[in-house]
Amino acid sequence: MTTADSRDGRRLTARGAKTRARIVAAATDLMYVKGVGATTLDDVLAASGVSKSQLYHHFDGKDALVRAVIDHVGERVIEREREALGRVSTIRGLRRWRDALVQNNALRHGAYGCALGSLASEVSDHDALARQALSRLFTEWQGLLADVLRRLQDGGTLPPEASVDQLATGLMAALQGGYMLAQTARDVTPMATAIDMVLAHIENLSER
Amino acid sequence: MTTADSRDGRRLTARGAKTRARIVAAATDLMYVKGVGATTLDDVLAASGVSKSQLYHHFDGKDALVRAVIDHVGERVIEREREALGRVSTIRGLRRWRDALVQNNALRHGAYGCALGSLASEVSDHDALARQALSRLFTEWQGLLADVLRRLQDGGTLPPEASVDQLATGLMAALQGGYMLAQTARDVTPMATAIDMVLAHIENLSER
DNA sequence: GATAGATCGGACCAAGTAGTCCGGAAAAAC
DNA sequence: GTTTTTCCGGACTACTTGGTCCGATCTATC
Repeated sequence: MTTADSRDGRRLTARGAKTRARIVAAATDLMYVKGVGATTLDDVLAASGVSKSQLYHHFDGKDALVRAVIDHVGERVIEREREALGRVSTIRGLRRWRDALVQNNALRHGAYGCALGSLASEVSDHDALARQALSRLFTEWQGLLADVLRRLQDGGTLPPEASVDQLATGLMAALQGGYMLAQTARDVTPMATAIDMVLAHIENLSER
Repeated sequence: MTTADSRDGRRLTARGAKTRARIVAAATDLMYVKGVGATTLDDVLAASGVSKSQLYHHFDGKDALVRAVIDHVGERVIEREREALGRVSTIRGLRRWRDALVQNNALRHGAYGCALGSLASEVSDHDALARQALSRLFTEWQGLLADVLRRLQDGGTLPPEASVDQLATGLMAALQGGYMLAQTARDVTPMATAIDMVLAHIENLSER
């Protein structure tokens, strides 16, 4: 899966690549705090200090820009989670992962939710390509969680008959749902509670 | 908490009430399938067969209409859930509740998600009043779930030390997150899996 | 350094959108 | 039955927004 860094067969100079990156960065920030629909192209131009011709030089239109944003935040999130989860193999490690997410979200009183989740709910009934890209990203993220659970299983903490993939799905759902409830209530507590419950469930399975 | 059925001190004839209801009904449907941002006032007018002056006669503007839609779907959802959960006092009953939600969502391949959840993620960073209304609705819904768990507790199924409110929060988060994952993947499975996991957790707590 | 292609700023356009206004019909109030 | 208020259709406006276009400038390559 390669992101369309350069359109068609056109070459891309260092200067052009830099401009393109600035556009995506500005769009990412704006769409995160204002939402995709409320972010206009003029907003993006003003924030990135780039002219309109450049935006259309690098992207086919707003939909294409949104897809580039999805690729960009997807990459960042997966990178961050790979960093955070890559070596976790204990329930304590999962708890620390939880703490980091909760604290990070608490800084903004949960106001903006999960970067991927917000995009997903806003884009999925408008652009099929974007939806599929987000679906793949969720699957990848969930895979990282499943890997952790598998390591727990290999270490004997989690019994072999536990269905790791289903647990990962449940954890992911609780995380995303928690993000959303926190965003609506402007209070991270529900997010923390939801994750804690899944971790408690995993711990229960381990003690049996 | 009373919904603003009539603006200010103006009277509302039966005819006027009917027109108002038609507007809200059309807006509710459109915003559910197209999203709030993508639904224009002209869309609502065309779908309801009402003139623009009437829309502005009954509502201050789009934001006010959105709030009326939130009240409307909130009422419907709470009504439906009160119906579905009001007399549930066993885990089997909870399973049947789960089945109904999953089957209902499967009809549309999960394409539109939860009526309340979709509104929440689209509106919460734009209109504070709407966000608070949604927050209250989620709390009310969660209260219905907590009531069920309390009945489980009273019946001796769930131990007294189980924290019913936190379990209800976790269940709600899993439900909402499941809806979102299902919507993104166009597949209800993750929603079903997520709820099943919470129910399994509740069952585990009961067996200890 | 000449040439071709990439990059650039910004004016411009067409369509869509929220919101306003007014003359008249229906219905309630008395 | 008259008067007051609500209800109604739809034209109209002001503005935003996505998208186009063109002339000029930079940059890689030969």
